[in-house]
Amino acid sequence: MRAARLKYGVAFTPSLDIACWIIKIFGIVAGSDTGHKPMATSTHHVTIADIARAASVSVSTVSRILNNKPDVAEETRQRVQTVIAELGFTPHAHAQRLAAGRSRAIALLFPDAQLSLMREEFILGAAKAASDASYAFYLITSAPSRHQLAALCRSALTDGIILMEIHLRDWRVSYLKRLGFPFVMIGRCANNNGISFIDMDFERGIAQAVEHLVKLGHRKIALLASPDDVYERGYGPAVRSRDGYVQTCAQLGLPAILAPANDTQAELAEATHMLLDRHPDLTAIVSMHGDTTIAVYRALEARNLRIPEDVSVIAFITRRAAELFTPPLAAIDFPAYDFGYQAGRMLIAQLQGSGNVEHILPSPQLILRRSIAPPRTSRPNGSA
Amino acid sequence: MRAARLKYGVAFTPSLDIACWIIKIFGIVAGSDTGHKPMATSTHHVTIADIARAASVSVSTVSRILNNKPDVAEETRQRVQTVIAELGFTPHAHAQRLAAGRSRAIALLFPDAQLSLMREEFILGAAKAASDASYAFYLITSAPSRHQLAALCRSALTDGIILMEIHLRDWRVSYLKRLGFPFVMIGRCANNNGISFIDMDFERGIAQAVEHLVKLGHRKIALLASPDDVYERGYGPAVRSRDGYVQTCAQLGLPAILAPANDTQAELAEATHMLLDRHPDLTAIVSMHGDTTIAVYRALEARNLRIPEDVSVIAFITRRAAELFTPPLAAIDFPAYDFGYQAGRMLIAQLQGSGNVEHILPSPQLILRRSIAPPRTSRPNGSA
DNA sequence: TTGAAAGCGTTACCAG
DNA sequence: CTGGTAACGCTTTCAA
Repeated sequence: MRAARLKYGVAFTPSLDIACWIIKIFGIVAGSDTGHKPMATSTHHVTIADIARAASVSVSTVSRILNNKPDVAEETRQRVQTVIAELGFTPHAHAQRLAAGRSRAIALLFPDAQLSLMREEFILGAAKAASDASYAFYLITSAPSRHQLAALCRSALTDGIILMEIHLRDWRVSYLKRLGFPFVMIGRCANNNGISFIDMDFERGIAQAVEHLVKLGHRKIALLASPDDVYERGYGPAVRSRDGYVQTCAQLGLPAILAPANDTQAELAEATHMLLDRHPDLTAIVSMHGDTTIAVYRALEARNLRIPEDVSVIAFITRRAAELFTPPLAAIDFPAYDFGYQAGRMLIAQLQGSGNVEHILPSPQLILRRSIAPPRTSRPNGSA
Repeated sequence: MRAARLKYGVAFTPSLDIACWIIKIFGIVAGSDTGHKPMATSTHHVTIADIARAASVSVSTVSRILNNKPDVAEETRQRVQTVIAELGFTPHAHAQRLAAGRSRAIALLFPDAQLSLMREEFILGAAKAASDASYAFYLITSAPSRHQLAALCRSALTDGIILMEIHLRDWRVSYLKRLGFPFVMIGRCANNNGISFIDMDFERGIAQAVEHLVKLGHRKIALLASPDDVYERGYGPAVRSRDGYVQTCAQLGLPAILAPANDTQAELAEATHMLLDRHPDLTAIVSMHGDTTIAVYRALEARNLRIPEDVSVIAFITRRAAELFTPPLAAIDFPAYDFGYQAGRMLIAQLQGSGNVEHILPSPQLILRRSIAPPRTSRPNGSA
């Protein structure tokens, strides 16, 4: 039955970055075929004018009712509401937005479509916040060149923007601020005057992690950090966690052992090996990286080092991902969904005119899972 | 400095479903404060009329140029383009959409905001497809009641919809079809006449997995499936993988061992234990579930059964998630990002009038990772 | 090749 | 309390 309709056989499509697929395309001679009638694409959108006519009132009155304005006779309201329900009216989004001058939409600028199991939660959180407030939610994944950002603002597609992957000095931030276009950040700049944000407190998070490890008896604790160019660019999380680490080590009289790596499994594995070559007496690793930290597990396994008996590991990561690790990965918890939600909520509050600027910096939560333990006293150079 | 600006101290907010946070809110007296000038919210949107005036042509001409219509003198086009560049014009999205009658936007209806590490990839894929075609991308996470779906269609917010989590008989599908509103599916119904979809071939996927395990020597292979109510509702993936499994077992003369469980760690763990209680001679488990399959790992670990030496495990899962498992989880690969991308691409093609209906059912790919191996011949009741 | 003008479906102001 | 009517910024005939 289905086979009979095969029009042209087997085509080849280079799939994105994964395997190649066999694609069967079933052609349908337009309008012919079994099944449902050609279907007159339900063409006439029921408009406010239709309602007005049917209810024998003016369009202004209908509009007032739709917008819950006070000055309408209760009796009229009833009658019109009935008609609306009967005819099944929904305002035309674009007409409404054009006339009203507001979109009732927010957008999340998602830097790149690179998968991470982590930042995806930002999306769902922000989308939920939008839907809770009856706002539409745009996800924008194209690279935001200066020109495109300008176009986005001018297009009036959205009333406000959520920015993420913030750098200490971020051109997008300066630009939007100068323009007076509403936005909030997931992350923060060096100077956040007048801008709402929610951010992970990387300094304190790292400090807490290191302090906890020290309490367990560790003295040689390394940070899997970022390459120099990331610091030079002033990427907030990188700079702040490095600073927090260096400072905590200084305070506690520990050596600061930094290993640079980009957020890929290959680089993390290499960095881990280098770390262990240079510091065979290492007993703990703190990772700035999220689910990529699996590469650390693999590297340790390759060297026959056990987690946590030989080396403890802790990272910034979401709950969902941390629990897939074996042993489960201890974490400075990254509640990304909540971050997204709060960002959305703040932005909408701002759009609705609550003049308050919010700076949300939740205190980091350590989640102790089985990847950390006291160091083995029996190891060479182990802690006292 | 920052401390000096603290207005009201420490507030309490019940965060979504995670811990409670300390939220510091810095109030700002509106308009005062250091930093940037009050900023005259760049109020006047540069319109097509402005361009027309500046270039001494009519708005129609400008419009034609913007839409790349052929009938414009090259000299005029140049001049107007220059003015556009100088004045920094971007069309007002809503005005354009209202007048043109098309949104150049697609929407993904994402059933619920429940996290899964898996279906998130659909989002990014679809968003990428949209952005590649210069379409805007809406993510809609609110539950789509019949009423809301109708409203969405009527609102003209979007030109088309991507549906997911499809049931064999799906009211949303019938509704949209009847309405003639453009849509595509990630998943498929029992009858897909005239509707484009991309779907995982669950039957074949399961068949391949079982066949492979049999080739390795397994004879007792269980399927971690879904509870009865899921089948009763006709949830496609559940029904199809069960059918594929039962049929393959029948063909190969194997016993069909089904264990029902919803997609939660608790239920999967329980199901696994029950399975092993009843079938101590089990040597392999196929899981319909994605990253939740970690619960199977934990249950096996709790019983001191090793993967893959004692029990092999394979599941439908994305690459990214599978590799976080230890040992890495063998999979019927679920290229969710690609699915999302293809769905977006198909929908846009459909909107742009390529009359073709596409049915994409990629042949499933087995990815052999370390969670499967031949059964131990030494186990009691092991295969011959 | 160009311009004038009529919508697109709302909102919002201003009279009555 | 209600009804005209002018925007909102763009597209699209229809004439010139």
